Amino acid sequence: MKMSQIFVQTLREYPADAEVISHKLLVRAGFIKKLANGIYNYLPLMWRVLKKVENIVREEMDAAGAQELLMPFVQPEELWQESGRWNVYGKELMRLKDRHDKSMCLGPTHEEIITFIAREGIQSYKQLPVNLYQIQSKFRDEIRPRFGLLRGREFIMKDAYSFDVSEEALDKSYKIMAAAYTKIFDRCGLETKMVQSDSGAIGGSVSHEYMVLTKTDSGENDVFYCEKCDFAANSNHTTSVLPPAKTDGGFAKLEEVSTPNVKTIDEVAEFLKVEKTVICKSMVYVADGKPVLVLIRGDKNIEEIKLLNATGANELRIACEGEIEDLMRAHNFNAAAGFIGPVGMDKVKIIADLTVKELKNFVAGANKNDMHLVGVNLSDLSKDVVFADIRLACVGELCPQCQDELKVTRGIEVGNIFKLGTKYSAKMSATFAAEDGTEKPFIMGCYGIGISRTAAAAVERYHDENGIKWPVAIAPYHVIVIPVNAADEKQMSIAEDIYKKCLSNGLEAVLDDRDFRAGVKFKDADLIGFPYKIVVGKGIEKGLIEFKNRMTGEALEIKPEEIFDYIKVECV
RNA sequence: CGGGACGUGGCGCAGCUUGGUAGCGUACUACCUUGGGGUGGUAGGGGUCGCAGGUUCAAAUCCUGUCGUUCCGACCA
Repeated sequence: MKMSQIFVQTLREYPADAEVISHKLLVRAGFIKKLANGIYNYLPLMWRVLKKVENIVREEMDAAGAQELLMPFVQPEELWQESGRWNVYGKELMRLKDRHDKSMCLGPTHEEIITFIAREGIQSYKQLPVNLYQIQSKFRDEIRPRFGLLRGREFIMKDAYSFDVSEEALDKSYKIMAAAYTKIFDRCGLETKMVQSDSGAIGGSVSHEYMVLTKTDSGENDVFYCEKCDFAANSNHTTSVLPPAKTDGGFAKLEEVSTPNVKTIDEVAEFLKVEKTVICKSMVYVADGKPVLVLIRGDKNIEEIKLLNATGANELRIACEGEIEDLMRAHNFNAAAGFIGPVGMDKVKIIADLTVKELKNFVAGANKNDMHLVGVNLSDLSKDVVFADIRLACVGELCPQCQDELKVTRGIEVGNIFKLGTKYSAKMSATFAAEDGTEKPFIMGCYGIGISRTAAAAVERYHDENGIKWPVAIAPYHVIVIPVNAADEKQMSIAEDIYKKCLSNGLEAVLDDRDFRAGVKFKDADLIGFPYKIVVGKGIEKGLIEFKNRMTGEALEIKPEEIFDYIKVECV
């Protein structure tokens, strides 16, 4: 392809509305163009990248024995009623009506549809196992889309679904997918970590996420890992072991103390001269519309996903001021946030983190403004407390497997695998005849890869101040040939010659034939991120051209016929 | 959901306080110049100033509403 003919416009400046580097660079280098909030056009360069990621995914899925199909993007309400998710999925599910007023939705994921397909198409255990997948646009009406392709509303995803006769067979399918995923991201040139995770709205028992470790602070997830053993988990699923701490407040008896305008844990600890570890932090949440009092040791924080699971609710948020007032009024208390405590709260569900179990003679809000209680014990509460692990792990805590110190890093989730079990097959009556003649629901697994997010994660991971550094396997083109001086006939003709040789050697090459100064062409080449750059300049008088590797920075002067010794491209 | 900020050629912005011919940089077109990291110059084309009302002789500018974009937030960070 000639550079002058590629449909692309690079910008001199970053777009004003972009925050993360992958978003800024993809817009500035002319890969994407926003159409609406969280909805992007994939321009020709981007589409080439996405097709490469797709092809790697497709090849490895096929090699793992999965079969590709394509399901509809618009789905009928009925199936979602069957699975029970129509009323559970919330506003992220984009609902719409057709001309006959029939209720439909845009597919955010396809468990319902694939279960329908299996129900219709699989009658016998002899047809199992089977793994079906598709690569398609998904739509999730995110509360707050941002970060460009990293969290769009419309995005491209590969989703696969396995059907097995038993849990043991599912284990096998799951392991095959795990191995395929490792291979896929390897081939994309991305280092990933497989981590334990929460299974969220998709449901199921076991799940793992594949995280690209960005080596910077970008990425939406915190990943805790252990260098000594193989432990790694998303922060929303990390159970850590706490180092010893003082948990006895030492207050001899239960009494109220005046704490004027002392609200936060830090202020309380400072005012009463106690460790934060002997204060019980009390927060009011609203789970599916009902208030819940949540307790945790003062030096620790709530992990809301864990809390959500502990409540069994679908939706969880922290209470607003008015809701707190209502709750306090119901108990004939008058206290604002900062002075709330568990003593006397008998008309509300109380969920406490496991750290609270250890507390003795501790400090808590008195449910009166400007007052706290000291010397509180759990036996002073008038209502039973539900204990659960709802704590956000943090650095300094210990690995649950080997007690070594946990480390944390930021990661971008590019893939996940779930064991679904019979969650969908049971509800949707998707069964097969087992070997013993009985009807059994399918044992299912599901496996996703964010295609567009993977591409964005690659930019997030590999870039410098001049632009993108695409891994060769997913770069839009492999090599760009730049004649320094477009007016120099010798340079031009040799550049063209090299370009043609690249093409006939199976390389995806671009010739920068534009009548621009060298600097402009170099800047664009770096910005767009061609992995290999061949420069034909004055050196040609001595029979030499320049070769640069964008990823490694390697730069050499070589003879034109030597370039193929340096360009390593997989599956040419 | 709540709060703030911003909507002016493709992109980045000024102008608004104090109402009076719509500007700058970049990108684009043509010509000249230059030719190893976004050359320099001349001449052009492109915007009903998000939209709708209102005030006024006159509105990008003041007022009201609305839509969009964006950041932040929930006694934790």
